[in-house]
Amino acid sequence: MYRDLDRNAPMFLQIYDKIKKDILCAKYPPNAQIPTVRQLACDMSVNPNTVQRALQLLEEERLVVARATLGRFVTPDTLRIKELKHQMQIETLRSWIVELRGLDITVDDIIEFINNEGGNV
Amino acid sequence: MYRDLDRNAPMFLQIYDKIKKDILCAKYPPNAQIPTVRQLACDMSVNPNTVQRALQLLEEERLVVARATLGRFVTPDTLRIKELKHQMQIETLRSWIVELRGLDITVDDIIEFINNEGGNV
DNA sequence: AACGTTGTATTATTGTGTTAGTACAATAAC
DNA sequence: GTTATTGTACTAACACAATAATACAACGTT
Repeated sequence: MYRDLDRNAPMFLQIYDKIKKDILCAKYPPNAQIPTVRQLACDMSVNPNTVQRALQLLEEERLVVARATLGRFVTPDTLRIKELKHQMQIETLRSWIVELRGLDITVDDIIEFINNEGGNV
Repeated sequence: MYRDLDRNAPMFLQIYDKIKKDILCAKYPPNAQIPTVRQLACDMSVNPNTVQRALQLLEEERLVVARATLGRFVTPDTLRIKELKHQMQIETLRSWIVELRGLDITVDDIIEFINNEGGNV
């Protein structure tokens, strides 16, 4: 069973999140074909219905388009990808700020941690 | 309805997480009394059963102790609190490293973001 | 024209989170 | 001793995530 960062969120959301990141960071470049529902389900040891649900979210977001019998493809709209990527980065940073305060983590802690354990970033 | 950072995780886990942070960062200091199950449930607009479940996790973790008719209290064990706080900070930072890579966020991005929008940290 | 692969839809079933409501045991306060 | 408040336990009911098993529509390939 595939498990993402947040092991408590519903699987279909974790999968949605994973594929979205793969698109935004060009692991699946614009116009690239995405593995079939059945293939992804197999890779992630998950039911095809669950993958389907995740992919529908990506379609509503206009990040992927489906063509019958051919499969799903990443949108050619590189501008939209760029926008969504930036937006996701901002939201992530914003949530980190909140959590950082709730846990008494300082900027220096972050930098030190990355230098010691984080490898090259 | 109370909602924490991760709006998809089960409520009882979000509540557990919230109270745990409040203890680790001394909003509830050692030996302090924690509001009653019913009070917390009311504050958070949530069922008492849900709060109860969260608090049981904290007891299993030996962060709080329950005394009948008196209520629940934060452990007097400041060392344990310190340890768990450090552990939670490390785990958080570790998860950030992973997410940071999956989203092409650099350390400079973080610092710049904090300076511009984050206020004093 | 037949076939195979794609996405899509449907139904039933299981597990679990959440609420609601009630009840009870323990015990400090009176 | 009585009372009130605490934690705790229990049941029923509902919602939703996830699985399983099909079935169908679309359409490129042959």
